Amino acid sequence: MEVRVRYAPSPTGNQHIGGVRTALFNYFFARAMNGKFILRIEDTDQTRSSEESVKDLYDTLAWLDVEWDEGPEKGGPYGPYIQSERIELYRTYAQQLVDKGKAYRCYCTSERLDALREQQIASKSKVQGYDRHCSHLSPQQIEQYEKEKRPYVIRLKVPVEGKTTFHDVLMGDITRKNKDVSPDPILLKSDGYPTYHLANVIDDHLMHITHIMRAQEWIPSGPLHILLYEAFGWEPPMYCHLPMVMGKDGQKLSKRHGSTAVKDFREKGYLPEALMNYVSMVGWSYDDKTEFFTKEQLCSLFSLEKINKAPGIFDYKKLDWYNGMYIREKSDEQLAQLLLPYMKKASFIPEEPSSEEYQRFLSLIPLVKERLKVLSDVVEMVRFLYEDIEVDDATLFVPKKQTLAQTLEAIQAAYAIMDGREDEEDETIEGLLSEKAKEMGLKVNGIFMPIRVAVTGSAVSPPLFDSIRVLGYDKALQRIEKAIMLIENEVNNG
RNA sequence: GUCUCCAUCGUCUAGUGGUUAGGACAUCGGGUUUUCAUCCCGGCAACGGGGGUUCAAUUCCCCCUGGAGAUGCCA
Repeated sequence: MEVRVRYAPSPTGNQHIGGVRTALFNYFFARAMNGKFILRIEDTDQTRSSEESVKDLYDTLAWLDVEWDEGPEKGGPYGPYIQSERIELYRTYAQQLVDKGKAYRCYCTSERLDALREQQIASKSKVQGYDRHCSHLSPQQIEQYEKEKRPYVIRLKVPVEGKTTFHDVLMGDITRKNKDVSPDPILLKSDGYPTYHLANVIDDHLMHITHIMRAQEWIPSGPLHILLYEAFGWEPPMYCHLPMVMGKDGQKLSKRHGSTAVKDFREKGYLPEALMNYVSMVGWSYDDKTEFFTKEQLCSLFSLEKINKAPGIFDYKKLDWYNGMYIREKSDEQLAQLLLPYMKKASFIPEEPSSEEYQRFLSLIPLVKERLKVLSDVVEMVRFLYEDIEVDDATLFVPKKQTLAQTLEAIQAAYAIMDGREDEEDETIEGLLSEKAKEMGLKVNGIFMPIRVAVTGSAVSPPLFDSIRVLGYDKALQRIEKAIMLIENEVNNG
């Protein structure tokens, strides 16, 4: 039988790490099994669903280069794949359950339910949830309510006796006593929309889903879903509950742990292949040594057996490492293209760069490539090449174990050497500078550091002479001159 | 509170009824380097506790502990 899996997010916010991991595992599994990957949008929460969220979903999957075989925009034999377009279907099936005596209309108001819940909590009652009040309404009462056109919801009749078991590929059999299943969950809301449970079960059945791969937070509702399949008289699919992705503190990953929206990672300059690779490694592994996987490899190597059961903590540092590794694998041209948007956004490069501007930019790629963790790092790294630098504290020029006076001498000597040597080889100039340093009884750094700070504005920078060349030799000399004046001033005043 | 699930270095993980328990990130130290980074070398670091089963348990079983999730007209 053909494997059919789905990713079924609800568009109530931006795609986050956890969701994407679920999407990816489903996708990889489908590809590895030569099956179908289906996308379904579960927008049954009218108040929280939004168009932007749907757009973010599409953007995210496109960015990751994950294509669905059936779903919105693309269609398929079991559409529509957007739940808000299937409302009638859910109503019909819900009514079917009522007709079969498996479900019933409940006319309780939210006020009554709230009061009930409050009272249960206050009295520390062992009984949780709905009291099944409307399941034993008399026909007269029902008739009365209907006549009043009282709004109602449809609730599933959960058996009080017995227990329900479902099989999980990873976890094995999971059993829950029916009395512990949240009593009589709502299937159809008073606005006529289905709840997750109803729509999800109906669609998975109608779309011939074979394996439900979703996060472990759904385990508790597994038995409920089985009960629903039984009520309909349908065969439930296979289950595979994926370990959750946690934050540093072991709690469910959320905004307070840092960025969780894929969009944020994308904007900061994480590469899709790095994010995909890393995210795939939390909760799954191939062997004891392989850590780099292309999408294609994941699509062929992925297997359920290698999925871990324990939840995993999302490690931003390891993601950074992956990203740096992937950045360094790019060619200069590729990286330039990836970096360009950040350069433009910082106004370092115009929207329509001239050939010289582009060439100049291209020439600095080697200077930053092995220093970038995320693409956006480039902005601060090359700022000194595109904007005037501000150094107002003379002590910043002074290397460790060196005095201000020595530093002044050093940089003056450096200026003297560099002035007029624009056309000579960098190696030659560097040689002269280090000789000079030794002559003055300084470490080589004692002369290079002041130059570096003068030219780049920072003690940490890309390679010095490469930077000077990209900046322009003259301009570098001017900056050195300016630095000399600043240090002189400080020496005289201090 | 109740129910369910989970448990190897700080983190992600490999692994086995008998191993010096392996790798990676992080971290620490060293080397290369005019800074930073890259790169190379090395160190620290784990089977939660208690009972069983067994000649032998990190591995199998039970209990405890710890953690997580669920208990919504949200998904």
